Order: sequence, then structure tokens, then C-alpha cells
Amino acid sequence: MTPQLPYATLRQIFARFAGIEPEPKSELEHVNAFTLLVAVALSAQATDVGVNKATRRLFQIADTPEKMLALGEDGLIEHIRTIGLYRNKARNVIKLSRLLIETFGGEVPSSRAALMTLPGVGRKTANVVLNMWFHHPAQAVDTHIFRVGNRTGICPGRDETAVERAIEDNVPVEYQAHAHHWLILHGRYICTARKPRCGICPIRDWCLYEEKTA
DNA sequence: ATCCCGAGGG
DNA sequence: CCCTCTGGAT
Repeated sequence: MTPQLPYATLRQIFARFAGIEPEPKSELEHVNAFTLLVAVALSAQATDVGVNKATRRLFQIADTPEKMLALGEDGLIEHIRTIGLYRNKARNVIKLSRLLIETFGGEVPSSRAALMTLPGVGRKTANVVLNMWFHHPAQAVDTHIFRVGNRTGICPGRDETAVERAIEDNVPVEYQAHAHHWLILHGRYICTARKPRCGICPIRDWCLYEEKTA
């Protein structure tokens, strides 16, 4: 495994991220807590661009659990057919909407345990909602953060939970609130899975990745 | 470990 | 063609 970069180096790396983008935010479109939850659930193994394309119209029709139930599973499928895994996602969103109404008073719950009782909501999705909506210092580890964390040495770990711990234990506290989105954006546009753009990487000086091609 | 599963890029 | 995209349930 790639060794963990020292604390002093992480300070320099995140100071660099903060200089480039002081207020990094999600590129997932949403209008309230419910639509954020749905958008994040739909984003599993899919691009933000693809999810936004589908939810732009969907959320004009169904931006509450009640309206989502009224739309129904088949109606929902018509909107998200262009997103991968759409059958599982449609079923989960309908069941999740019903559960929100029947068990949580129509509100999105604010604890990780409660969020994870919702169908289609695992630890990663729960942590994104906690971070973005409730401003908890929760570290959601997705495909980008897992790859970037291990490739660079910023937050290495064998599985998602280990990476989550590495962030909590090693990233300077003042940077933890924004760490998630900084790492996401870095992974999406610079440290890409297939052909990382090391030639324009702002943290190249500290990176432990060997293949520093252009 | 496997399945789900379309769009976009290379 | 193959790989990747803010995973989760079985």
C-alpha cells in the first residue's frame, strides 16, 4: 500500500486546494434535503452530469416524498432510464419515500444510523448527506477518493472504512469540512482513473504516484 | 463475490 | 471493443 503522507505535507496539499477553490461544492443539482438524498442515491456508479440531466425534469415534478410516491415506480423509471442501475434505483427511491413519510415524518433524518435504514442508502450516501446538508464532518469515500487517497498517499486504506479513518486521523481539522469535495474534484478532473493528468496537477510535488506522465 | 446497467470516453 | 462513473443489497 502507498504510505501515508506526513501531516506537514497534508497541510501544504490542502492549503493548495483551498487556494484554488476556497468553497468547493457538489455538482449534483438539488433543491432541498429530499432531492439531495435522491440525487446522491441515483449517483451510484453514474456521472453527476448524467444524473443532473435526468433529475432536472424529475425534480420539477417530484421534489417531495409524497410527489415521488404519486409518480410511482414506473413513472420514475421513465425519468431515470438513462442512468445505470435504474431498476434498483427506482425501486429504492419509491420505498425510501414511503419510509420517510411513515417513519420519519416526511423529513430526511439527520443521523447516519437512521439514514442507513433507508433502502439504497449505504454508508457513503449517508455520509454525503450528513456532510452537505447537515454540515457534519462526515467523510464519504467514493470511487474518486478511494483512488486518489491511495494513489497520492493523502489517505490510503485497503477499504473505504480505512480511507475514511485515514482522513479523520490525518487531514488537518480545519480542512476536514471541505476535504470530501476537494478530493472529488481532484479525482474527477486531474487525478482521473485511466489517464491521470499529472502534467497539470497542482499537488504533483508531494504525490507518491510513480507514473508522472504528461 | 456477484449482480445491477446506461452514457460517455478512449 | 473496454473502462469508468460520488454504491448498495444479496
